[in-house]
Amino acid sequence: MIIMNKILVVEDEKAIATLIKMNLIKAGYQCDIAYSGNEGADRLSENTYDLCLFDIMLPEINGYELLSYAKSLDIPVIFVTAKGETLDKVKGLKSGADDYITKPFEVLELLARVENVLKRFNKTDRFIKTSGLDIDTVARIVKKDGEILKLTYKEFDLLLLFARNPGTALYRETIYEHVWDSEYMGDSRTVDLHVQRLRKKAGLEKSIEAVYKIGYRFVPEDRI
Amino acid sequence: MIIMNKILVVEDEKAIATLIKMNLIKAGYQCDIAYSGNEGADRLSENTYDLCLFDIMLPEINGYELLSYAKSLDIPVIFVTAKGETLDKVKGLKSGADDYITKPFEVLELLARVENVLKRFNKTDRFIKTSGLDIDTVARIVKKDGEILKLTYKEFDLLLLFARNPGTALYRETIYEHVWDSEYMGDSRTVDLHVQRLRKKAGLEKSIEAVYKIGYRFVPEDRI
DNA sequence: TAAAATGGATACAAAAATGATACAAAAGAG
DNA sequence: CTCTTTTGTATCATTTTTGTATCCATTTTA
Repeated sequence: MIIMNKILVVEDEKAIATLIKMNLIKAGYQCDIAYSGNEGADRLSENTYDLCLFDIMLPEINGYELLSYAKSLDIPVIFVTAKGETLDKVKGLKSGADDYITKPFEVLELLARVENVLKRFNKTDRFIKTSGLDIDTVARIVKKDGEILKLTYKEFDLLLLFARNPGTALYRETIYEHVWDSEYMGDSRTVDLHVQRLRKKAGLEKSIEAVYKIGYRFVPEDRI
Repeated sequence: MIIMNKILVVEDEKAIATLIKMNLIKAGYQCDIAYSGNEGADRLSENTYDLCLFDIMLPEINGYELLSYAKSLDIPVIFVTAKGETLDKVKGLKSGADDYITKPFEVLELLARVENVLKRFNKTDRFIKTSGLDIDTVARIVKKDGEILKLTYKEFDLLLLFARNPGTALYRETIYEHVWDSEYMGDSRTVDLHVQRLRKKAGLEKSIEAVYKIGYRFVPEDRI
């Protein structure tokens, strides 16, 4: 099952947009183009992307506004700026972009940055970094400040479920069915107890919040 | 209440039923299984579903009969057919199914078809932007000016009802039955109180207006 | 314009849900 | 088989949510 990362490029200069798209596709990504801020916002609301590349100077909605929208969806953003726009560059990073690249750019540099940001946001599978934890999903090892945490089987699966669904309100039923792999019988406190244990062991007291009447939601500390 | 899309799977082969359910849950849907046509019909009458997946060859009541029942409830249907049943396939589509998929199938294909049909029937709307609010119906998070609002369970469901029915005068009775999921006993002020609380918390004093003797109407303030 | 009806505001109490703790059962290691 | 670790249940304390009662302001209607 091949999962390609999906990237949205918002850039009003067609030549550059096409150049970027071609190279991204060649490198194995899926890629959509939008030629204006408005179009970009539409795409964002219609699809799920793993990464966005935004020009700052855009017709209608500008790059900064798109940025905050993308961030609200928890999608990393790389700004693509024209050479002179140094002021914008600073502003861009300050305003929360995850990287930037100046036009004209080397294709290889672009790809390297793309790959880097995707990795940082663990949009690639094996390693997940979140809330101060380093999770190796294959080795089933979790590190905090370089120290290995002794998580039990269930605790690890639970953590993984949370890490892979940040920001989502997970129903007790959903949690139970994922981690225990069997049907949920309404009233048990089992899920709650395991959440409490995980919180304590992994120092996630603040990151895993209870959603009253529903279950729990994982909000990574690096992004509150 | 209105949260995740809810899907009913009617399939007598337990292994396949479980496989489908697991993958649907993983993809963020709620999912019930019925192992016979009769059971399927029961579920349909007891619950509200956004989509049905039916095997055609079922014990007791067959897929076609279920189909017409589901259609009478305005629920889209995808048929899951065994490979040989081409005749059935045609018959299935002609008889009004919204899509079909043949066993054995790729999980990704299944999910794509599910998503597609839900979209076609407007059953998906994870993100809603209205009156200066950003609602994430899956995470159950509401933001105003980037700040997360602390809404309770009922408040959130109430907001969702309003957001999905802008401009409509909603009867107290309707509101009660949607949000409380039980019958409305004439005189209570419960709905009013919750509307007041929601107005205050979400700054919707002007957007949610009382409709004398009827209930309330949500009139989004156009901005953003 | 005044009485009646209806919605808004506030306070408070009941109910429900989650956190914490202790302990028992089950599974695994030596 | 015994000891340790993991997992689950029961219980109590705390917090959050929800609903009722009450009083006040506003709108309708006669």
